[in-house]
Amino acid sequence: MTGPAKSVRAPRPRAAARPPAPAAVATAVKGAPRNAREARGRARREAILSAALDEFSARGFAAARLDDVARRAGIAKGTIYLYFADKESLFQELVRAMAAPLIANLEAFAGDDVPFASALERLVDLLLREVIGTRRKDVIRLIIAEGPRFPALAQFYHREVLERVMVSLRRLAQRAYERGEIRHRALVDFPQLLAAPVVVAIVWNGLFETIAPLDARALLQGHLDVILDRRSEP
Amino acid sequence: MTGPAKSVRAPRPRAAARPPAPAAVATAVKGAPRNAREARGRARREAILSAALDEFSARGFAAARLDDVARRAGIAKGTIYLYFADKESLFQELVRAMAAPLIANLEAFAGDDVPFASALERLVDLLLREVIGTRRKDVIRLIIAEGPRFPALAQFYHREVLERVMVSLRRLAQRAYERGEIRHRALVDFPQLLAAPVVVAIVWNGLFETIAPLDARALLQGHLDVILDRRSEP
Amino acid sequence: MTGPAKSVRAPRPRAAARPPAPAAVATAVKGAPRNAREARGRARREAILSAALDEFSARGFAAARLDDVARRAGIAKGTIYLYFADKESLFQELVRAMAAPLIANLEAFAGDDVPFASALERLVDLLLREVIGTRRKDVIRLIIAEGPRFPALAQFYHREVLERVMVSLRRLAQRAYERGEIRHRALVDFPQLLAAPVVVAIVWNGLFETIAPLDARALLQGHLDVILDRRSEP
Amino acid sequence: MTGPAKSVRAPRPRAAARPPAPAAVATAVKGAPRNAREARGRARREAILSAALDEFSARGFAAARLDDVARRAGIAKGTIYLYFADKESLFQELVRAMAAPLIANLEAFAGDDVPFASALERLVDLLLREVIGTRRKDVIRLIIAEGPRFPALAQFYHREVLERVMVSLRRLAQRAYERGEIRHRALVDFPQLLAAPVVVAIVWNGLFETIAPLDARALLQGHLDVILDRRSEP
DNA sequence: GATGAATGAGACTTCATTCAT
DNA sequence: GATGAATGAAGTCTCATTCAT
Repeated sequence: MTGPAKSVRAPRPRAAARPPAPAAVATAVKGAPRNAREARGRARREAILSAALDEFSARGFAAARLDDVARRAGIAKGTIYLYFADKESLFQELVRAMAAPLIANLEAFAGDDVPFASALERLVDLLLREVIGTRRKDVIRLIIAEGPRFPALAQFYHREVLERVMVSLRRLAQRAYERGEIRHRALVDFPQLLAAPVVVAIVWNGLFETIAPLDARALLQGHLDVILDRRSEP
Repeated sequence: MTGPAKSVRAPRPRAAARPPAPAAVATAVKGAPRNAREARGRARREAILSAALDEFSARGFAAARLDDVARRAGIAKGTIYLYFADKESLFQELVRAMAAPLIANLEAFAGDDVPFASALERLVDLLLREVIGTRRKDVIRLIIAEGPRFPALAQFYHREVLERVMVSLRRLAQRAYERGEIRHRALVDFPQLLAAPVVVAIVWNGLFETIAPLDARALLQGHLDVILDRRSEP
Repeated sequence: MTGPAKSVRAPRPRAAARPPAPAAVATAVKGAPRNAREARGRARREAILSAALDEFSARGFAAARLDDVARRAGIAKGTIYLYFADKESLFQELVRAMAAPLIANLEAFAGDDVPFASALERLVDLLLREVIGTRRKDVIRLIIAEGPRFPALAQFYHREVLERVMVSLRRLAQRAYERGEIRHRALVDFPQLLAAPVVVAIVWNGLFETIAPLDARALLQGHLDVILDRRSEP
Repeated sequence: MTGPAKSVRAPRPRAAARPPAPAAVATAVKGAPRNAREARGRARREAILSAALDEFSARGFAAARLDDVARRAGIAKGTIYLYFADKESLFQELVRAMAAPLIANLEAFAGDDVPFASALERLVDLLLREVIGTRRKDVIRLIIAEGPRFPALAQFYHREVLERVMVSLRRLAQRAYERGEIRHRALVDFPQLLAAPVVVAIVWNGLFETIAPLDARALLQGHLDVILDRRSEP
């Protein structure tokens, strides 16, 4: 009499439950009450996304239960459907929402004209602070784990995040090569080599954190030693 | 993800993956017939594992259906349970079975006394041929994706595979450092840095193979350029 | 007998039969709506228990299908699981629920100071009216049939029902013996002898009602003749 | 490609897997080898029935597994089908086989002309020795528990066993009444009253043997005290 | 005759999704 | 808007029965 469950395996496009962003501008129109309602709505949405990240990270997409997401967010199960069209939308919007603030800052770090070593040091800092040290690493884990089942999401992530990151890294490497700071073009052709240890750190600790944790900072510093061919103290 | 009911029965031991190996000697006694049955059993088991790898890779553990595994293996649903206790066991034994032949060869490659560059070249060849070019890469993807939900499996993989790989890589790097082939200890402290691009290649192509494939061979060669600080042609 | 699969999830507490009773007081606060929902819930629960009694009686625990229980209760299969953790819980709670109202009245009948014959006549009436004439006899049949597979249930029934019945019957017999209404202590030592024909009536009619029905009332009256050593009309 | 499972709930008549009894006469025809083969067959059949009684008693008809029956009988699962048409036939033949030797002796005990008290004492002895003290009590338990689902079996048991027992008990009671050994006709009208404590003992110990065992001998002796209105020692 | 691997219908349980309140 | 009871499709696992060896 009500309705059956949509299967995990036949993803169908759904109407986004809600316009991508309620636009802060509109809030001024009807003043406080409207504002309050919207603020409440945004907070709920955040709460759901946050809870969803926890649950999806802990169990994976298929095994995560919206019941648990709701409980963790402190709302009723049905409420999720006021904010997201379905489980899959929730997942995809989660990834997009976490990526959004990152995208804004992406092109920045390769812009200025500092020595390669300094740029890399700052990059490592940034990655440790903004990715590995935050829930963003969990999003990356999720994308790695679930991406193959969500081609649209993978494509989005590639286009909106990785492609831009690659462009910036490539520009960085290009300048370093031109200046003679590095002697090979490998990092220009494959900026992924610059980021590889970050992936390793995230994947490794996702699997082995409890049995053999990997010190991400030390790993990344070691990586810089290799790239910059720094001599170790004897 | 779902599963059958709590039974009234007293729990009894399950089809524990089958006795390790009925000893080739005994088979000679009664000859072919016994052998044939055993061979058939082994073949079935292989077929199930192969089908399972396909399905688990395509959908992930939770979303894969044993029905599909059976169909792909050309057997009936129930037959799976003659060879594996349940879905989880099938998954874990799949990973273990794929890891087994690898484990034997692991310590070999770091043994002899060749120049670092040659050793790395051979290592790259080995990885391309034996991992990235085979279904083993799919197993690694599976471990990365599902490992967090299967701590026992992650632990197994760490202990039986990665730990040994790390030891070998570390020995390699250690010798290279002592001979002055590299100037830094980073690769000794973090052999993961040597393997990082392999992880990246597997993860990247798992996600983006159709939209932006990454040439694993070129990537690994570039990585050697970086590590060995080779000069690029101008 | 069958049942779902061992899940990846961490096991979580189940729908533990529902909080004992939300306290009638609290319902007054928010009035009708809350009351209505609760009433509906209670009614559903009753309907499920009633349907379950029918199905378990007709087929036995193992062969009864929850599908049929649901259909008979006029609900969907899944709804059962909102009220009971699983098939076994449903069965056990069914027995407990049917026993509960009886337990309250159990100690009463042996309390007052009437002649043994009158007490027995009243007891016979009570048993015919409240047990043999109701579905309670079906519950007793179920316990006899399935009890050996549900030790916890058997224990519960012994402790909460039979033990109390036995105590009351023994007190009755004890008084009768002291007053000289009976000449032997057998009924004091084995109050089961007083109740034996009830068991026989239930078991007999459970098996042979259609081919050789046993008149329970006449049987019990005959039993009184024996116990009280009444002379038959010639 | 092979065959599905027959449901518990749509019992259909099957060809008896084998003529009721292999007739000892025929064995003489071909001499020893034939004899040996037949003996072996009979032994197998016995072993299966014995194992089946154990399993059916322990789990009930529906939950018992032929796999376990086979294992317990020391044979392969398929072998059961050489001796019995299906699970249901096995169950029914089990009950019939256990009843058979009893049936032969049933009319005997009421035949001779002894005092009622002596006849009852002998009857009690017989029941303790031949029923309660043997696996026959388990068969009775099985009939009580499963009979409602096997009308043909219930009918058989009523006709072949209980009806005859009732006739004999009634004759006994009739004579006792005529001789003035008892003053009431209740036992003539309801011979079940004579047997009631046996049923109680079997049912009670089936349920509560571990938590509150009932001394069957003492119970039956007490019953005689009641029936014969014997005075207890003060 | 005996075996036991294989089959596949069937039953329990889960959970995404809906909708009356 | 929010709730959470209800739905029912879907998936795992079991086991009676068959049949090639």
